[in-house]
Amino acid sequence: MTSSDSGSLAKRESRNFIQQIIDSDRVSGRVSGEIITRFPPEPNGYPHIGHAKAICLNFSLADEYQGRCNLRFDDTNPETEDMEYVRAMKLDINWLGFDWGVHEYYASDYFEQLYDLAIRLIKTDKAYVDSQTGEDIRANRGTVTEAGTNSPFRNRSVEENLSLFAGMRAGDFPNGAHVLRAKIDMASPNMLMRDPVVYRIKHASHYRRGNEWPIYPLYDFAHPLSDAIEGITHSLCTLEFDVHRPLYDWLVDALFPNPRPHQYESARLNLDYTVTSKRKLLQLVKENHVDGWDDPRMPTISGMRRRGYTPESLRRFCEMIGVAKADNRVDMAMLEFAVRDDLNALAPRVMCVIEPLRVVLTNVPAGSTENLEASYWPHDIPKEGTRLVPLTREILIEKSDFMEEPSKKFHRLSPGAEVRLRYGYIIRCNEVIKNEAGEITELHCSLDRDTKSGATPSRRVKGTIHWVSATEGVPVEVRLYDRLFRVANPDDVEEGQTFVSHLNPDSMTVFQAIIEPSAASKDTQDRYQFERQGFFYLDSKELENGKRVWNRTITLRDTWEKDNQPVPQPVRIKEPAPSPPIAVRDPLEGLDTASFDRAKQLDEQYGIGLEDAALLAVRPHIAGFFEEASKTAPSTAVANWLINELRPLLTEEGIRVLPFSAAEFAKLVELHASDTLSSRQAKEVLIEMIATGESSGSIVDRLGLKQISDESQLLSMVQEVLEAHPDRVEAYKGGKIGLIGFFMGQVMAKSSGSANPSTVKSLLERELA
RNA sequence: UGCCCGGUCGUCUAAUGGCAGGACAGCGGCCUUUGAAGCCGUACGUGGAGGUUCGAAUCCUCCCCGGGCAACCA
Repeated sequence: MTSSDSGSLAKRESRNFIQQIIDSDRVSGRVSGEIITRFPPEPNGYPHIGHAKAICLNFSLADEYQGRCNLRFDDTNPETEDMEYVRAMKLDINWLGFDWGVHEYYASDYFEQLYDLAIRLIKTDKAYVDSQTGEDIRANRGTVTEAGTNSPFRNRSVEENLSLFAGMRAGDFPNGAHVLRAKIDMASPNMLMRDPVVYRIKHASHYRRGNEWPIYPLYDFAHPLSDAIEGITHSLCTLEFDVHRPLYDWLVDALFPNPRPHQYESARLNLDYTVTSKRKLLQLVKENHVDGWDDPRMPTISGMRRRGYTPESLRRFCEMIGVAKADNRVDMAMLEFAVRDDLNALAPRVMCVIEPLRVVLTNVPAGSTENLEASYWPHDIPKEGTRLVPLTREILIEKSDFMEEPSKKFHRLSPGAEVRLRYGYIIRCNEVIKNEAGEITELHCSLDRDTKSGATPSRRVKGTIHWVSATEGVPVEVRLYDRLFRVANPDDVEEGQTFVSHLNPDSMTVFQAIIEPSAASKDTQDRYQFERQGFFYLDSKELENGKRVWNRTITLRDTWEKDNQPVPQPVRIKEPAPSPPIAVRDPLEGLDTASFDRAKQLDEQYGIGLEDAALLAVRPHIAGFFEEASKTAPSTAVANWLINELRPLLTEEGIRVLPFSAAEFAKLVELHASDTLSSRQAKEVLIEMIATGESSGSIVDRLGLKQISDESQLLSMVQEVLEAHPDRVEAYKGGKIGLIGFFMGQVMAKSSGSANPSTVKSLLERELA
């Protein structure tokens, strides 16, 4: 699918964090079978560029690992969903070039299974029927800073819950009478875990299940369990769902512990000058700011298709922007590049004059027509094909290609100046004709017969312009599009305004243009480059009415225009790094009295500094561990190793129950302090000690670790490395001193990490001097 | 203000203790019968302050900044 040229593998392919997770899952054996992803839209709106990113991500990943990607409609809310959106979604995914095969699923098909799972939850006392009102539930949930309070119904018996839930399912109760809640923890710092509602009563007709179900599961219940039912291995979603992950895991642990899906979150796409919230897109459609979901200015997939973007360009764009966890706002230029790049090799060239100016070629006889052969493709595109372009006495050129008083770098027509007609001859402007109002109405030019296109160039002119015969050209409507919003981030609004106030009133302009005859008939291409104007695509909607209207997909890159009317680029000021008043912080600030005293004592007794002392003091057993180890090893080194090396290797649990004795730890520190082990080796040993509980001495023996400090031995390694990389030595001597790290790395690798780095470094510096 | 997640060229994204790399945008040049495309070159970055280390974007501490979370939506 996506072209991955195997030849470039040498250049170390970069992997995004999801790929890295999958890679390591396969190595570790967490996933032994197929990689199964899923794309899970709710059918309540038209898919947009943000969906395209998720579609490409999920399907490409499945492709890459030869697994599969399910299409699942998360249709658990009957009020907003519709078959129309299901159809749109499927169409757009296919159009993008992806295929889910037989794996088309609906959460609404799982209603029976999900209901049974809810019953299992009730039976294990992990869910209960709550009969509080919605307002009470909300009020009792607490706030972000205060814990919630338990529902008075939280302790209903399993039997009562079962019978109430059965009643809910049977339709015995009105909307809102009861809900089913997971019994988790009303005091959880994560609001989602405060007994989330998992089923609600909703007497509503579902677009697929009709009135079969009076109760519907909520996303937080349906989603993880649907993933589990389908055997999804990697469930990808956007960042805002990260707080849902504990709940996801809680439910899966309770009902599908193994094998089980895992959720991973990545940043959603934000694109300059567009909005992608469904609500806002819907508003644009409903308030007629645009011509429907597929208006060519819309960021919907259907809009982009109608505008003339290609599936390849969209996929390429998604590849370019990558996948990561940092919030982002992608520059339009990146999308535009992907589109132009694809279209350049795809669209045959023709000529079309959008704002015409009449030119009379005074030395061409009236009524004569010369058919010029013109290639559809520029010289650097290896495609063939030509058409005939009629040249007549009267032609039309673009208004903007003439300037009565040209600026210095204007390479086009002006009084007395010459320019080449594309595929034709060089002409000279002899006379400018104006009306009473002083407006230019036509130009009189003479044509130089000796300069026909393709002939040996007798002379050259700076400019080449497009043109169309005034008598043979065909009128046609073209629509030019600009960005829908005037500002990069339309969501960034002033008090009392909405994103709508940022709409660009000139986002579409319509022209009656004149196109060369070859592109005017019914049976021509639907996509062209109009030379020097941009790429155009036949509007599919108008075509249904038999009308040929050309949408400008995108302009050509135009360095001339940019030079001459600098469009102010979006100014995005980075936070003006508020130079912080260099506050000398008291490391003991905020400590309780006991820790405070302890920290002071540790610092005074061992001289390790207040900051480290405070770090140790807040955990009494760590402080004790430190003191114990300090008996047999230098206390500063013990503190450093404890804080900077040991702690990050341990889990919260591991820190509470340290995996070895203080004395053993001290031995290790001592091995390093005495130069027996390099720091790298000591870290290696530490990791082994945590993993196996083995003593440092036995690990050192087993792995045969010993630091090499012998100069002559190290010198020969250094020399070998330098000899092996003469180019880098050269570069180093040329000033790229960062390469010292490269050489160090080479020597360290050569010695399997046992070289004494200080010695190596001084040797390297000596040899490279 | 509680919890969670983030912060690398203008933008997007790599580098998982060892050369801060790529792409887009920019700038300069070459080429050109599209002021396109192509080719060559160039500038630009690790939020801040300390610490550990021979060596830190990466590990530790504190600070700063951004985002998310209190629907019976997804």
